[in-house]
Amino acid sequence: MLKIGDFARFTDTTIKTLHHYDEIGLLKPARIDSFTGYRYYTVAQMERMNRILALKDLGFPLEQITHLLDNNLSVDEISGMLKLRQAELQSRIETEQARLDRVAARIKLMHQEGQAPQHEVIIKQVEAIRVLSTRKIIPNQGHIPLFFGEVMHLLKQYRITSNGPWLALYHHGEYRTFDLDMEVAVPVGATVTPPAPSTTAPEMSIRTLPPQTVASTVCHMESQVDVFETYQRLLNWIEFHKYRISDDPCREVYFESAKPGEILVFETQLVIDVDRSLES
Amino acid sequence: MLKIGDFARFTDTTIKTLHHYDEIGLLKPARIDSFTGYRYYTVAQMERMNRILALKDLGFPLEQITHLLDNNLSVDEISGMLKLRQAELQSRIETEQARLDRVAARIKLMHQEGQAPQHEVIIKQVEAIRVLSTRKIIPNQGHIPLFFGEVMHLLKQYRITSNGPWLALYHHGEYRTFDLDMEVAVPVGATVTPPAPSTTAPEMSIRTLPPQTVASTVCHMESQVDVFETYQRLLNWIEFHKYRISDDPCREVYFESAKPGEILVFETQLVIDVDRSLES
DNA sequence: CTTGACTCTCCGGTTACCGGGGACAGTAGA
DNA sequence: TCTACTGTCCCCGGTAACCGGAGAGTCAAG
Repeated sequence: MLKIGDFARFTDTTIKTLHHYDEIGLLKPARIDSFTGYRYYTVAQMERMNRILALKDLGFPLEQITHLLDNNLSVDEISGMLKLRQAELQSRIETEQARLDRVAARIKLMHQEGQAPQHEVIIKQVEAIRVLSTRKIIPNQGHIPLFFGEVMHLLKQYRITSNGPWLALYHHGEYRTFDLDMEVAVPVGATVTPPAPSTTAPEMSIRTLPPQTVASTVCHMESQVDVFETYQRLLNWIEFHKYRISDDPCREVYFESAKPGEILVFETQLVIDVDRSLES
Repeated sequence: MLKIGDFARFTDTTIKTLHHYDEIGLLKPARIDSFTGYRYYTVAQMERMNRILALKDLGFPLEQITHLLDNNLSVDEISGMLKLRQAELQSRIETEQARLDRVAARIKLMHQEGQAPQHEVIIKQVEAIRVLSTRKIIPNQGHIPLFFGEVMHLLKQYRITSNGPWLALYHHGEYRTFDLDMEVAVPVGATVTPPAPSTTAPEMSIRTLPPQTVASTVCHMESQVDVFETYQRLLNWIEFHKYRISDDPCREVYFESAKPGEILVFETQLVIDVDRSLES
């Protein structure tokens, strides 16, 4: 009979660990003195302990180890668990490697720009949004506010209230300053129906923007120049991180759109091609 | 002003997360209604949130993110933290990769043996031990009990009590059954001194066994054959796992040595060369 | 008998949140 | 205006595998 301290020394663990294993029923002492509560282990228990340590070393959670040891499993079952573990470890390594790559990319990018990025780019999922939208080609950027104004006027007329920040989608492939193929989209509730077509107002229809994975960055609108720069940096970032841009239109989300003329912050979203797994 | 739910939606997180960040002071709402307790955020806070998400994505703990964002650091400091993060990730990947290799080795080994290993091999550290020891060459394995008997007798004579399980160290390089260069070592307390040399008893001296890294396995002594097999499996395991055996003598630890003639369980330890880093 | 070393239980903490309960708050339709 | 329904609040407990410490009781040696 070994006292807990000796048992811990011989198996190269700690008393705390043995307490813990006792508590969760993974390794109960051979005998517990009912008066003093002292735990006593036999040398034979070292075998079980070693098994526990070996499995723990492979990264199995204690609960699974308990299961593994207590119901003596067939070779196939054990083999299956090991292969599962293998796959899990593999995927963990991959995500960590990807993380490491991102860190490296950031270091390089910071080195190149000579400063910390002031506008973070983040990858995120955007949900599907039911919108009332209209699309047309406008000659240049100066017409953007006018386009918004038209839509706003129309909505006011029909007493339609938006459900969230307005969006703009640009259907032309790359950044340009003229002949913009622009869609203005206003999030609305499920009950809203499109206004009747008229000759004086743009024709609007209901559609649901698909959920997507985007690389996004948010910036304050201070000058028009910023917009171009924002796109530049966003594209640069995407290239650095080896993402691929999809064909879907890029999106701009205007926060505080409720107060017209007072757009302060907007978010630029480039849709990311997420199906790289298919061709790698 | 955004309600917490909207802010969460826009930044692709959850209300719980925002609660948490508020609590730890990482991102406090711009305003909290003092009557209702409702949290209100500004769109401008999305920038900070994005920064948080970006750093989190690199694996920084929230505490460090708080530090990073609140004390605006120099480029060098940030660069330093990133490189540290890089190193940390690198080492984590390496340990996980090693773990993966161990899992793979175990799968292969199990496949080869056609069954789960019944005696686990584990790598562990053994501490330094102060022992009273004597060493001699004995003709064959049959003399092992006699050797032990001599030592036991001597200790009884001098009323020396051991401090832990007895050890045997085999100084010849590989497993053999004759001309064993054997050292019997008895752990003793710091106050014990060696008995005076005599012609009838082996000469014993105090020394301290060095702390070491060993591959060990424990088994029940049932037949002599087991011992050889144990060594075989141990060596096989070590080869499979690509460890290297050092020149130090291999060790056997005898548990329950207090009751002579009743050795039930012993542990075989092969010292592992841990300085692979020097030559890799 | 007295040290000093060991061991016990219980409690709290680690990380980054999640889930749920019970109680209000705000909003939209009837 | 009443009534659903949804949104939000706080608090408590849980996650995994323990560690650290407090305060009390035990054991072995001198």
